[in-house]
Amino acid sequence: MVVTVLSLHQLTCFLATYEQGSLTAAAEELGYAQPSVSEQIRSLEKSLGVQLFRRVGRGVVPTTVADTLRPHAERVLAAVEEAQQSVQRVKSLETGTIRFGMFGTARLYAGAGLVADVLSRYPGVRVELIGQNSMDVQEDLRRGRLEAAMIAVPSVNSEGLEVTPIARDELVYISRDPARLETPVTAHRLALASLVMPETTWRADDSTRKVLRQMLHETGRNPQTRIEVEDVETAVELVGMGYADSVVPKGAALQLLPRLAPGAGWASLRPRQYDTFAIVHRAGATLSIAAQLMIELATARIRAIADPL
Amino acid sequence: MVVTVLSLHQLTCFLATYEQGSLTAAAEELGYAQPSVSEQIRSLEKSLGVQLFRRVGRGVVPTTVADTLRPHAERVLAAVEEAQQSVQRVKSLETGTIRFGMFGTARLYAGAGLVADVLSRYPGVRVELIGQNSMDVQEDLRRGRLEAAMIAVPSVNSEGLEVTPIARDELVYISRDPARLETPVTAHRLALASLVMPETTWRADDSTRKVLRQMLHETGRNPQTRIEVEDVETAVELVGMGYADSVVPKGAALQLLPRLAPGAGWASLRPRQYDTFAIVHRAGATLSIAAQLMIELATARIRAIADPL
DNA sequence: GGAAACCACAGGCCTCCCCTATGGTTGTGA
DNA sequence: TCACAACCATAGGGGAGGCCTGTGGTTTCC
Repeated sequence: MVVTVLSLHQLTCFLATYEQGSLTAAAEELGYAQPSVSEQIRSLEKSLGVQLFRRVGRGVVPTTVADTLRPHAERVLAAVEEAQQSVQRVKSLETGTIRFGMFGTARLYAGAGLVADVLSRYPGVRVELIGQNSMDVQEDLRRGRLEAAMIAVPSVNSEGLEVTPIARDELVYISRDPARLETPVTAHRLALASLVMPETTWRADDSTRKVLRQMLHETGRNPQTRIEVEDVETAVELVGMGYADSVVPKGAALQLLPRLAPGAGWASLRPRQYDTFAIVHRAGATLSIAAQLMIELATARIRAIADPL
Repeated sequence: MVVTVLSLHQLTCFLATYEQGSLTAAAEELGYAQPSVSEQIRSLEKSLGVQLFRRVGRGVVPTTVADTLRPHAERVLAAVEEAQQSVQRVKSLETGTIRFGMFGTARLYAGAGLVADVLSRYPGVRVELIGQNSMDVQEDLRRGRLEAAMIAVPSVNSEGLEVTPIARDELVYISRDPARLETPVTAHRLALASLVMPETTWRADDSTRKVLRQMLHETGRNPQTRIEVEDVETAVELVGMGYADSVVPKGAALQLLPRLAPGAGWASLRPRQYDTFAIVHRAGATLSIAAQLMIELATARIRAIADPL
C-alpha cells in the first residue's frame, strides 16, 4: 500500500491560505494561531518537495504548483466530507442497510409486516431479513455476520449469546379429520399419528421437533414422520390434502390453514407445548440503533400474534 | 469551514482491516504493530460515533456501516493519491504551467523560439510568457505573480530584486534615408532628428528611451519624438514609409526591417549605446526547476542574437 | 519616518502516535 | 477435554508533531 505523506490538516490549511492569500487570514478562519498554519504549509511543501506559495512582503502568492494542487485538495476534502455524511446518514437511519436475523416460521407471519414497519418509518433504508433456520442464524450471530436476531428458543445453544424470551406460541396439531381434533392430542395419539413435518434439513435442530421429541420421550416413544418436507406451506398443503397430519406453531396454523388447507382445523396438544421466541445477540455487545429498532418492532409484531412473556 | 474529525491514517487502517478481516493482518500489511491499528480503528469509531467492526473471537467482521464507509474511504485515498501524483507530474515538468516574464522587444525576437524550446523538451506543459513592458514585469516579480523574468536592465529598480545581466544589444538608428546612415549618429544629430518611438505608455520607464535621454542629457539636449506609438512593429513600418526615423535594439532592427521596412537601413550611434538584458528574480528566492529551465533556455536564445556578457 | 500588517523563528506544553509487553477470549486439534 | 494457537484489548513509555505565546524582520501604507 502506498504510504500517505500528506495529511488532511495540511490540505485544509493549504486551501484556506490559497483562498485568503494570507497565512494570518487563513489561521483566523481556521481558528489557529498564525505560526501553526505557517508550519503546516511548510511541512506540506517539504513533503511534496515543491514550493506552493511565494512569500512576498504582504501576504503570500500561490505558485503554479499550488494552482495545480488546489482542485485536487478540494476533491479530497469533499470526499472526506461525503464519507462523514454518509456515515451520519446511516447512523440516523436515513439510508444504509438494516440486517436482522429471523428464522423461518417467525418470518413467515411477521416478516412482511416487520419490513413494512421499518420502511414506513425510515423510507430510505435497505432491509435484510436473514436466515432460514434458527441454527444458521445462530451461526451468523456467533460469526458476527448478524448483530441481532429473533429465534426459537428450545434450539438455542446460548453459549456466548444473550437470549431474551419475548413471547411463546403454542404448538397445535392440524388435521383434515375433524374427529382427531375433538379433544387435545396426547403424546400417545401423537406417537401413532401419520405426520408430515417441515424443516427436513434441520430436523436435528428444529425447535418444534425438539419440543415434540421431549414430549414423546417422557412417554417412552419416538416421533414418527411419514413425510418430510422443507417448508411449512408444503406441509400444511399436504395436511389439507389429507395425506398426513402435522404439528406447527399456532400462529402459522391460523395464517396458513384458511389459505392452503381450507378443510383442515387444529387442536391443542396435551399437555400444551410451546415454541418460545427470543431476541438473541452476542453477549456483551452494545447494540446499534438499527438493531434496537428491529428488536422493538419485531417484538411488537410477534407479541401481537403469539402470547407475550 | 467544517472541522475534519477523521484522518487519512484512520481511513488507511480502516480499509486494510476491512480487506484483511483482521487487525493483525492489517497491521502487518501496513507495517505497524497490531495495537496501533486497533487504536486507529477505535478512534475512528469513536469520532464517527458508530461501530465499524464487530469483534468476534477470530478476527473482526465489518458492520453495515463499514460497508457504507468503504467506498467513500477508497475515494478519499484515491483522491489523495491523485493529488500527490499531479504535483509530482508538475514537478517533473510532465504537465503544469511554466510562467516566465519577458518584456516586449526581447519576446519579439526570442519568444516563439523559447516556447518551442520548452515544448520540444516537455510536450505536456503549458507555457505563459508574461509582460508587455519591463516595468509591469518588475511589478509582477515584486508582487510574487512572477517567479523570474528576462528584462531590460537600465530600467530596473533593483531594490529587492536580484539582477543577472546576460547579454547586451546595441541600439541602432534606423531610417529610410541612406544619407543619414553613412556615419554613426551622434547625440547632436539625434537631437535634431524626427523620431518615431514605441512604448508610449511606458515612455518614462522604457529602457531604450532611458538610454537615449542619458546620451542626450550629457550634451545638454532633450530627446524629441515626432510620433508616439505603442509597438515596435508600427514604429518600424513608419520608418519604412519615410515619416520618421527611430532608435531600436539591433536585434529588433535586423528582424523587422526586411519584413516591415524593406527600403530602410540602420547605423550605430556614437558613442555606441546598449540595452542590457538580464535575468531578474526576487532576492533570496530559491528558484523552481521550471524557472531554472526557462532562464537557461532564454539566456541561450538571447545570447545567440545579442552580445553575450 | 513611523505605524501597521504580515511572515518566520524559538521555546514550551501537550496531545497523539507507535511501540513492547501482557492478559483475556475464542477456536482448533490432539 | 485440555492445551495450544490465533487474535484482540489494555497498559505504559518514548518520541514526534501540533499548537501556543512571544519576538524579530520585512514590507506597505500613511
